[in-house]
Amino acid sequence: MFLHLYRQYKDGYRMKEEIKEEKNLSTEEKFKEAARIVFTKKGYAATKTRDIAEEAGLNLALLNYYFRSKEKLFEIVMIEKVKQLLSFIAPAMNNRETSLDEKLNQVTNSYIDMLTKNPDLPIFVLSEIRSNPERFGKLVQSNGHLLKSHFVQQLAERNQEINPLQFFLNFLGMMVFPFVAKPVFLTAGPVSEEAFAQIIEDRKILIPKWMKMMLG
Amino acid sequence: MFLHLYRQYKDGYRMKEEIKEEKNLSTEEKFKEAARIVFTKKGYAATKTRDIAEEAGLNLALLNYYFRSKEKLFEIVMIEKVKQLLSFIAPAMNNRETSLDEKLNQVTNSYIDMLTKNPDLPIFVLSEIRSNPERFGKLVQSNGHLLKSHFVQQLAERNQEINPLQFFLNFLGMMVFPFVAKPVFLTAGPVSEEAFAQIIEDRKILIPKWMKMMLG
DNA sequence: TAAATATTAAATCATTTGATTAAATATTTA
DNA sequence: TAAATATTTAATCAAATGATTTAATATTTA
Repeated sequence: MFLHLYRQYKDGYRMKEEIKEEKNLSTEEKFKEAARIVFTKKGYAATKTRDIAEEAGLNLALLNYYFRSKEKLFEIVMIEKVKQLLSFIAPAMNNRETSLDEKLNQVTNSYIDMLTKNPDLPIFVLSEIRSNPERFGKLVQSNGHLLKSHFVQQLAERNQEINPLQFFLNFLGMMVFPFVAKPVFLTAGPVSEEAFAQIIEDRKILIPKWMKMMLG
Repeated sequence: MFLHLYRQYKDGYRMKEEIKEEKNLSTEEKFKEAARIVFTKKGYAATKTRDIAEEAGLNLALLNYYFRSKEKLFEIVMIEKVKQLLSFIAPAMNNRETSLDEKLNQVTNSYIDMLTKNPDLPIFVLSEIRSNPERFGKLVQSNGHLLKSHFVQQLAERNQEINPLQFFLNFLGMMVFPFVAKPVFLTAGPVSEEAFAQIIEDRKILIPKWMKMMLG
């Protein structure tokens, strides 16, 4: 039972896995990828393990054989997703080689690119945290270091009056909010998928401009 | 069966209901209020009808007797919530008596007040729409009229260069995003409930200021 | 090739959950 | 007060769903 758990200790297995990954994906990774897709789209509660197995093209028994439970698999995916959403920015924000303006340009560009590839990511993470905050006490690393980043130092030098948290809320909100609100605009509003894509593309230039305006 | 459905046609009932509402709430309203609370906090899929009945202090059989199904009750609540989130702004935006700056001040104040009283509202509506967009084709009224509001006319007069949709995304995002991101800041970040409340309070003044800066 | 491991298929379990029913009791109405 | 209506209680249903088991088959490893 749970033979796959030994793989990390047995050379033969590891080799096999590496070979597999060159061609297609390992079974474990197939499940994870399927879980990312289904969990992200429907949320934890609305996701059926059978959906994940089907999406993976594998069998339900094997999912439990590999991950023990829906909950365990979910946590694996969730840790990844939280990291992707929150930790993505930190390195650029702490780059001591770039100016404040350069940071704004770079972060906006790369973060919006990431969100364009993962449009459901923010609403997924945020709504799962809301519907079950306890679970994330352990999962989520303290994010306070952003408020001590090189970026914040530069911000203080540029304009003493600005509360860094307020600035972050604006900066993140400008990037993230359109993706969170996207379903509303597409369902209820007069905005097409293409128009939305253009709006987002334009914001790569506009957001840094606006943020600089707010710096006074 | 479903005797309560006749109430709208029978005078005796209507009278009884009015009397009840003076004292406490009608049974139907107790269920709705409980449903608002539980659905908003946990989302549709994670909500059990038994939770709603318990929250209402009433019994499960009666819930189905009144609303037929979980789905029906949910739709009733959801229509309210969507309206609250989206239609709240429209009147102020179409007020022909106020200037652009006055509109920004007023809307920011009243909308943030509403969100403070309903902090889970945005994430609830947005995540439900995402996880089941089909359902909202019928529910959500076309929201395009905001883009033809008096506000947008004034915007065009003030600054031709600004895309109204981009401006709305910023304006709404600045107000809504902090509430959407709140669980993250409280769970992962170094922000207390009180600090968050102060941040929000400050934004009532700050957001109009920032929006005006962006007007150039 | 033989042994070890991985995967499938199918049946089954136990629990949860939305929904229903029937009978008893409480409350309101006329 | 008698009839109509509302609510509770408790049992039950049927379907969905997470999880497990077992036996058969496929694949990999040594």
